[in-house]
Amino acid sequence: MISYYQCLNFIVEIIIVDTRNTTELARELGRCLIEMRNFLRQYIQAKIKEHQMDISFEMIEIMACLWNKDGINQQEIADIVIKDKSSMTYLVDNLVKRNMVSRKVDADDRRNNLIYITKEGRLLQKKLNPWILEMYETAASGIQKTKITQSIKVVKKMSENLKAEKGLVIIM
Amino acid sequence: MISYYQCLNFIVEIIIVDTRNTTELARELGRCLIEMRNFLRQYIQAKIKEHQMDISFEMIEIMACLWNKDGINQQEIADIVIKDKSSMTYLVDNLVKRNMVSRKVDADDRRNNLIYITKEGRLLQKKLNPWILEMYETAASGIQKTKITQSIKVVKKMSENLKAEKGLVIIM
DNA sequence: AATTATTAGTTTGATATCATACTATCAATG
DNA sequence: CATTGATAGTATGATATCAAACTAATAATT
Repeated sequence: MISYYQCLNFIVEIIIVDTRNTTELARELGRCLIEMRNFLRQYIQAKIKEHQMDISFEMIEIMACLWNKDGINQQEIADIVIKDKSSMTYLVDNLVKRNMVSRKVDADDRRNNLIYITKEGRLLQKKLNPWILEMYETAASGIQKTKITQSIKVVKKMSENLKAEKGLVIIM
Repeated sequence: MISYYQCLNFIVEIIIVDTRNTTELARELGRCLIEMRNFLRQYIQAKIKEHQMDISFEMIEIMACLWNKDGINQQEIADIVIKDKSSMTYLVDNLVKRNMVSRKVDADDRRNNLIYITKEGRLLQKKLNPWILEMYETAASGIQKTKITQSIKVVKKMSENLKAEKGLVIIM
């Protein structure tokens, strides 16, 4: 049960109104997003440098996909990390060179290159996972879960709005 | 005055709890950010292509800074668009080539290159501004102002958390 | 069964990004 | 006023990004 004061707190917070219009706010949110993304990248890159590891932030993004689900194809990875499939060719090439993953042609659909983590890739996971976790814990510290959830909803809604509009453009 | 039902609505929305932990939510927010950013870029790039204009999204970002405040130096622009200063050399070079801006050495501090919009740059502004506005209006449509404000707060807090941590790393 | 459309991946080329090292200028300190 | 430190910008090289054109394999349609 929520107390009267909690309720009041919520409402007060909601009532404090920004004088800028929605468009300006959307702009600022966009800018904040880039900034945060950069801090995330810098956070990991500092760790990479500190430990003198031969891997890039972008390659780690791909590894993180595979730690979650091994043996997916390049297009699936591209969709998750939101990059072009030709970037995948480039980055997976580099990961193969570093013995972090291996390409295997899918027997069921020979168009697919299934990407599997190697033993060395697993070692990397053991080393990196605590850092990534730590990074997100740092990022999220002192923020209520519900607020993050709300923010995700807002950003997703914006993406959907833009996606829908893009669809229209294609039709026209 | 907020009605009982409005109050209830706020609370209900806040109470719907995501089962994932904060860290996972922070991760998802990060991913959403990239996606939204990509849609913004694609939105503008579609317009550029449609009108066969010789300018990139990145250059437009810089122009948008100058439309807001003309005659700032390259470092100031870099801070606003959150890019390296060497990227500024590259992008401003390209804008100068296209006659959109001009570099002028600051008489008061000869280290500064002050960047001014040219007449052609003003024409571009007239053409592009409605699109950018339209884009953000599209993005923000159907979202309450207060929710965007809240999201900005969340993302800024995360950036601050990461910035503070980075500071520590430098000390150590 | 043949044709067409779709999908996964690669190649290539243009662009953008950033770290690093460098020059030039200004500021601060002794 | 000389030295040291900080700041703005540039040059360079390595990496990453994406669009477009392409090949190969599969799915859908006739």
